[in-house]
Amino acid sequence: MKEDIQKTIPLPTIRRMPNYLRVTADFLEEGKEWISTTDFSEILGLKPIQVRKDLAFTGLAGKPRLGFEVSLLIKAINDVLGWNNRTDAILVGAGALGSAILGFKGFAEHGLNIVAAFDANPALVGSTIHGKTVFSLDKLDNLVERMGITMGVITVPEAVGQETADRMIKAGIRGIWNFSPVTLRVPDDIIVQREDLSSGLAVLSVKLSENRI
Amino acid sequence: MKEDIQKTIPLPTIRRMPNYLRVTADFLEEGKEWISTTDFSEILGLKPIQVRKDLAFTGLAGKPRLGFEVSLLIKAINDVLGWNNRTDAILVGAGALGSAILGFKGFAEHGLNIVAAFDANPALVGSTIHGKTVFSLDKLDNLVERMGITMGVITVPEAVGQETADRMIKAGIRGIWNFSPVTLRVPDDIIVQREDLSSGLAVLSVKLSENRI
DNA sequence: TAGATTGTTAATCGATTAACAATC
DNA sequence: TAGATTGTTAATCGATTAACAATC
Repeated sequence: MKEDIQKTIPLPTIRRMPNYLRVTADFLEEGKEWISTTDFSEILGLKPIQVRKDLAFTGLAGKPRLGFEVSLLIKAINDVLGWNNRTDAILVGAGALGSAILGFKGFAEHGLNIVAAFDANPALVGSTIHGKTVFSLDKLDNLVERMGITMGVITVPEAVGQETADRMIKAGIRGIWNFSPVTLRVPDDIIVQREDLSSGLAVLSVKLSENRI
Repeated sequence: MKEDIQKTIPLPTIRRMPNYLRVTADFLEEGKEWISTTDFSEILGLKPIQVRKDLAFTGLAGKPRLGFEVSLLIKAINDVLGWNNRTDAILVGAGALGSAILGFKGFAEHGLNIVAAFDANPALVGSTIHGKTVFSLDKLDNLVERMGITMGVITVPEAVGQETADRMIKAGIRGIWNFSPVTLRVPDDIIVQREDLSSGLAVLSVKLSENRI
């Protein structure tokens, strides 16, 4: 373990990476060759020192006076995030939120390739949402296994969140992007990322009520 | 300022509050009268000490051996979050994500009342999504002002995120729930809460690639 | 009473921020 | 060269965790 000193990236840094990526991609589109900490800090409203600390984790060296080379930085950030490799995924729960996620074009740029959707509702089975076919739930295991899929997106109602996760894991899914408001109980080697809209609303509500007084 | 010692609630604590609320509401439904730190820690996968620290911010006193009184705790958490008061809101961008948000019934329980939706697309104007009418954008200012609405939800594409925020603020909106992947530039007294799906995907991607090796 | 659980005070950990020398 | 910007080392800040006395 001694040589494993290349400290692991802090979670907040990981969360900010997509923002750096987006800004840098905008610079590329505008034909700019260099981007500096100052640029990022102005556009993203962050302290320059924080940007420098974050970008250090890409392993890239900047040039004093110029900053970072746009094309190299894009590559480096994508490498850090693993977004240069395609990850196949399935989605379970083709309701309103599921449909919205199936429709995001941005995910494809981040290497996320949702190959199919599943839903318990027979009325949805067989339909196509944003180009993805909706399958019956009992087709899940076979498809996941056959295609070696490792990531699953859960957009089902709270009541069936856990059983959906169980089913995914049994089929071979290793990482779960959970949009249902449940804390999933999973084995240690399964990664769960929960998106919690209520948390965001809570923060907004508290800040708004603090501010109003 | 000296007497303002009642320390402000840490952001991570605020984010966890809705989880405590949900679990407690489940207990109420099951007819249980008491809920303890141990209960929370098992269901939510948190350390007991963290739960105790968090619940302290409700100002409620627990009873040794029993824990907290379910009905009182629900009330207390809702008070902390300001969810006992109704907040009227509008939503701009009635696309896939906007529709999904209009459809969530959970928000109403959190005091969030989306009264109307707006969209630039004439094809959507006049339609009804989950019971909310979609108006043309030029109706926004008048409606917000007339109804004294303070919260706005932004579910428009990245390119028009900033101008949507500008328009909301000019009309009188004080708090913005921003689902578009832009860092909004707003005056100091405006609260912005950004939901960033890319950040979540980034965390999941990194963890998954670390794990796979 | 015995013991589970609370609440408080102190210790630890990790992220942010500051300071400053190095460099193109 | 002068000065903007990088990268590194140290200081600060805030949240989590630990320890333990208080209590029903």
